[in-house]
Amino acid sequence: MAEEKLPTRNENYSEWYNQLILRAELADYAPVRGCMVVRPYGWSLWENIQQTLDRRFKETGHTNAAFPLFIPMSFLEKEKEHVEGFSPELAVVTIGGGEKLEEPLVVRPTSETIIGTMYAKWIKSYRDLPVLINQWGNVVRWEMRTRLFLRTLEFYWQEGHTAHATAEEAEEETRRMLGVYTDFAVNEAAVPVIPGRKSNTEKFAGAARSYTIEAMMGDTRALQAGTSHNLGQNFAKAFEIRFLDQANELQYCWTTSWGLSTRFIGAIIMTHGDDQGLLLPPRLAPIQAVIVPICRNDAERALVMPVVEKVRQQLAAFRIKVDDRTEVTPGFKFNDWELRGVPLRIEIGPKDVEKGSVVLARRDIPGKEGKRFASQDQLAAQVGALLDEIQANMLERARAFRDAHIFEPKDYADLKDIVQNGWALAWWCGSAECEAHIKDETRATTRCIPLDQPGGSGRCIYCGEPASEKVYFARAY
RNA sequence: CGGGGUGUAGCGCAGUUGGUAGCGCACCGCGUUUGGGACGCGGUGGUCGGCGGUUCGAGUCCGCCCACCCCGACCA
Repeated sequence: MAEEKLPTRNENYSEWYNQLILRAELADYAPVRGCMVVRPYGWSLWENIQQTLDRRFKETGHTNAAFPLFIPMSFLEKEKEHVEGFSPELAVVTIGGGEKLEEPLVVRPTSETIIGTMYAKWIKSYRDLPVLINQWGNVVRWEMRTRLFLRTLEFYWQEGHTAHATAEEAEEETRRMLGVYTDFAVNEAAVPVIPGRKSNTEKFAGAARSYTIEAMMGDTRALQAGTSHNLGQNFAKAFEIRFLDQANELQYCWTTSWGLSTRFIGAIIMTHGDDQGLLLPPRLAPIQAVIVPICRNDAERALVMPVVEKVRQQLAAFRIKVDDRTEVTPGFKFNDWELRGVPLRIEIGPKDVEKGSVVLARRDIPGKEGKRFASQDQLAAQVGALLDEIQANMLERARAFRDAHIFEPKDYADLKDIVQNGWALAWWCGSAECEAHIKDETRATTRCIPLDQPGGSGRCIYCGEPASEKVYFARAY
């Protein structure tokens, strides 16, 4: 294959990230600037993310639907903050079928406006509420600087859009979905995110309140990994989403929207990857275990392959790949599958055939340490237990890394220092001025006001005024 | 949008004062190999990013354009 070694994370973190994606065949650069091709291995990972999220959406009462890719320009202009937030990054279609269009069409950057328009049409009565719809799709935002998965012109995501009769219900929904994202991140992806509220400057354009799950990457930078917005009545008023309540009075709805994108794949890569390559959480990995047969010649092959097949059948409940390539050596395959992040490797050679064993090699523990013999009997149970253990270990390790890089600054000088290589959890007065100063001086932004607050009060880390909440400051992607 | 860089085989690159387009990897064939990134031999593969100019002759010199990557400001 190409160059053998990946750059290490210490040498060049972003180069490590890019090359890892290309070499593991998660994605490739498309012929269009800023766009990516999600390759089958990467898409398969996304499908697993979709499945597990979609199940959670259904369990919380949502259904899927599909809205158009094109949105009339005038729709976006109806909500002031929204259009201000998004207009710099819109792709606009002005010609269709060779004719100049009467009204330009925006390629959706997000679908609040078109979905809001439809909700206005559909919702008449309190009996129609709540409306709980999710959409899986792609959106386009014309970003200046792009990076595979983290920020591409086109990306894939889901966007949930709901409408409610009361402010309380909308807030409850917003928080519920934040909880769904948190649960997904922690329990499926082993990414120990911190759920919290966005500051006013960081919130979604047009939202009353935005919530986020923030993840710490391997270089300690923060990544917004999913968001849930309480839109208040902003969009309902802009799009006339109204209903008659039980007292026969016309009321505006309270709406929410929430989304999680292919960016999350970037979060997985940068949370778990090491200098050997990718490490995928067993619950999401397209391949949970790879079987590598080891045989020197045809005679050994004839001996080993039937056992490989038998083992494969025993493990039918798992996502298994048999690497039966003959043109590369086992050593090559070991490195190859480690690069691709397969959590468990099963080696089967002549010695194993003789002893009725296999070798189980954990991806999360490199080298001999992670290797051990296992009996071919009860292999499914052993593999299941081991995958669970790997999943748990990955979460624990990521959490330990995160916690080791979170500090509570004593003063502003301390904060400046901390955000060079970690997150600072500090009292903040809530003013945009302090936030802006800190950003200018340190490049760190407020990531979130964690739901989990220490209580009490303190003094703003910047201005010293009274503060009632703590916030995370960090440099972010 | 500002700064930097690069365009030559699928990928990474070399190509001297202008003179028949080259190397490594990958790929194909044969043979030996195979429990931590094998090796030998033989092959396939090119509008040198584009357009124009100078010249007997341009990958190389000149001009214009395009694309992509990296670093900043902005963003999921």
